[in-house]
Amino acid sequence: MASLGELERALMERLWAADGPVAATRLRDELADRGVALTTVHTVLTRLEHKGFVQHDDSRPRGFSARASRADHAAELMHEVLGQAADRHAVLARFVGSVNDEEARLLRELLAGGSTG
Amino acid sequence: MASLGELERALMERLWAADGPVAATRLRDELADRGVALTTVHTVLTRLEHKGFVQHDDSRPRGFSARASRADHAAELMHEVLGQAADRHAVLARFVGSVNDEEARLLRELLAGGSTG
DNA sequence: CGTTCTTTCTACGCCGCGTAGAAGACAAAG
DNA sequence: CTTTGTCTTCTACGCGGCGTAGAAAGAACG
Repeated sequence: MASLGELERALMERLWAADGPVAATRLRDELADRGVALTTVHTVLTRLEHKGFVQHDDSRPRGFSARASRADHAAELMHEVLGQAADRHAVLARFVGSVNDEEARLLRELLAGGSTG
Repeated sequence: MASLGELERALMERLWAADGPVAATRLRDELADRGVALTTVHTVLTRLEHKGFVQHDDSRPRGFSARASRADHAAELMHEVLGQAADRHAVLARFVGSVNDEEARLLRELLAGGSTG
């Protein structure tokens, strides 16, 4: 699993939060607290593209967007972790054993609803 | 989350698979295909201790062991990923939506059994 | 006490990531 | 069409993590 650095993650958060494609300049502005240069944003964006997390359209101020939603990404990560372990059942058991009540309830609902397919 | 390197992971796998504490020499022997030196094993083991994944007893050939089981570790990672996302419900929904039938069945059982406490 | 095994100290190179300047490509304005 | 300002790409550097291990220090055993 390709894990993300600080700035990479910050950019992904912005892209995930955004409605559609976002220009690099806007990302730089949104990360103004970090004081990063526009070229830095571009570099990191390019790296994220190489990693498959980001794509851009060919409009002139390039529109950058996340390939997967934040939820999809997190769910994928969870699957990677799960698949990486030899004993998936044991992992799931531990996982379920440590979710809080609300999450357990939600999981039950989700599992009840989606089981027929 | 402190992610593991190749050798770090290989060592953790051995420690997880082992029944009790393991000596560094044995770990080196088990990783003979890699041809790593004993000192390399020690260095990495020390780093893993600093990260909190490994501990050792004070017997003379030091006995190294994993602090958490493989399953616990994986479950912890899954929780970290889940907690890291703002919208946990969405993540769980995606996650549940993509588990295979067998895993779904297992999850249902686990949730049914452990919900009362 | 000396030999041998174990443990720790110190170090090096590579690569990923944050960082950005310089140069090239392109669009808007005149 | 040229100028000018912006956007994009190319190239590069430093730091820290990780794989790698030699050298030195410490402990056991004869």
